[in-house]
Amino acid sequence: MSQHRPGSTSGPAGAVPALPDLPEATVARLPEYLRALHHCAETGYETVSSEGLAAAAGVNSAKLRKDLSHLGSYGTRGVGYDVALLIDQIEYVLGLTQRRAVALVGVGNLGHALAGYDGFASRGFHVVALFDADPATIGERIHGLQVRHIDELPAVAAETAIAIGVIATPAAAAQAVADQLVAAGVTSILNFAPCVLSVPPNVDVRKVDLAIELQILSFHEHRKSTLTALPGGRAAGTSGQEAVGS
Amino acid sequence: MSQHRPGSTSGPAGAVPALPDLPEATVARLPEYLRALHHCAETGYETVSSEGLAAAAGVNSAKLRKDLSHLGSYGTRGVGYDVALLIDQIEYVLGLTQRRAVALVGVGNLGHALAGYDGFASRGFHVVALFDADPATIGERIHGLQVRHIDELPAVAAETAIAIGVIATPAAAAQAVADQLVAAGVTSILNFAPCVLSVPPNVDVRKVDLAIELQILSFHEHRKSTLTALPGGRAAGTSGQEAVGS
DNA sequence: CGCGATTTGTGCACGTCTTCACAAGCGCCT
DNA sequence: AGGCGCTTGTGAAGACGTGCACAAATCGCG
Repeated sequence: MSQHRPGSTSGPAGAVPALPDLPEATVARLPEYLRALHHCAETGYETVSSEGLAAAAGVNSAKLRKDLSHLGSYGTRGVGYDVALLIDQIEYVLGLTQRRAVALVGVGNLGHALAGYDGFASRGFHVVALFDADPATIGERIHGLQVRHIDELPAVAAETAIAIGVIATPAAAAQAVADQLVAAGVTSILNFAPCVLSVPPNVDVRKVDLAIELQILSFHEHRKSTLTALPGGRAAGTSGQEAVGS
Repeated sequence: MSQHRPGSTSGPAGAVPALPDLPEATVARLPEYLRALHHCAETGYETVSSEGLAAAAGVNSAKLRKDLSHLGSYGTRGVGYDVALLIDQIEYVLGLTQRRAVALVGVGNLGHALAGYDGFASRGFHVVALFDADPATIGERIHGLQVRHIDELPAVAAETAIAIGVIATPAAAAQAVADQLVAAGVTSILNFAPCVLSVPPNVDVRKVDLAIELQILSFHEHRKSTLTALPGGRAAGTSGQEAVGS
């Protein structure tokens, strides 16, 4: 609570804001903690216990403590965690202190929605450009942004550093788009197309497939219906819901 | 190839289509295998090796074999897997042989897109009803479906068994909607709202938070930028991209 | 000033998932 | 018919993630 300098996690004197080597599972949960923390802050809390925060984030309190301990000691024994301090710390680790530019490729059904999705802007992401290959959509204005042809991507990337590329095209076009994004220097891609992308080792790809989620639910539904007996069968806990990233 | 009866996985004579106890990680990958298999079938392949299928699905071949072995022995040593047979088998296990009705709540930006998402229909899911609470949207016709008020949910559920409920509302409304879905008998929920839902133990909830995916990418981007040295640093493999469900 | 209530941080054990490596089985060719 | 190459299925080991349980630390109060 006394020293407020962020990033003094692993360095001996905290001089270098060296990022600790976080387990992937922890990274996937940090955004959830962050959301819960913001909720706490809006509700007026100044400190939260691991128990309280864990409940708000839908996880085990021990897991939450272990996750946060990887960032360093930002809690006070007997009191809890300083909400504002922890928000700063997590935002720093996640790299949210700098606003990141997002380019969205494919303004079909899904792309349209993503272009105007409030959740992006409110978390520090800024959609700076929309692209498509269909001439019919070029020039269309969506949520204040004009759709450009995909071939203009290098030009746009040259003047604005694109941190993340979002692919919302049909599967058939996704690989070509990914190649163009990589060529333009993009090293992080969020792929909504139902296909596997081949990218260089230094490029990170995360995939979101809405149909897959439904199929997983379908499996459990199928199981429930075939195992009509034993009502105490294993299922998701009261507040325990499987996160997407796990 | 001789016996085609699906579900003869664990029962002694295959009489009961008892579902094997699949590891959750395996279940999350089956849809991806299914998609790859459909792609193989369309390309004309009759059989695939684990190596080939693994490459198409973006996973390790050993992992794929172990996953499939949980379903039973549907491969032929020295040859590979019969594509059509494996498709049938996975679709059966995932419960995709029966068309499942999906109800979508919240026809805002995202809900609009989901209502018309082709990927749902092509995988055997059928959006049968749209709901919202905003009077301005009631009656609107989206992709051939009329938006009804959320209070009509019980009536709709009474005449059409809803297998899966999709929540695409703002976070503030999500819990109330979830309660209404549960009350209407829905036992599987796909939640796009950025919040934790409390549901009874027999209800499965899967959460998809688009902003979280961006934040995870942001973390890796942040790491890459701070660790500008050591170009051989750990990153995603050439075709190894972190699946969402993992 | 000391004590008890409270909460963090973490060592340890357990379960799950992944990966390697190889035996078993299958088809094809000679 | 026999052998050879190829591929599946699986045992075992290692890596990873989870949860318990408790020591260490801090605050408040008498």
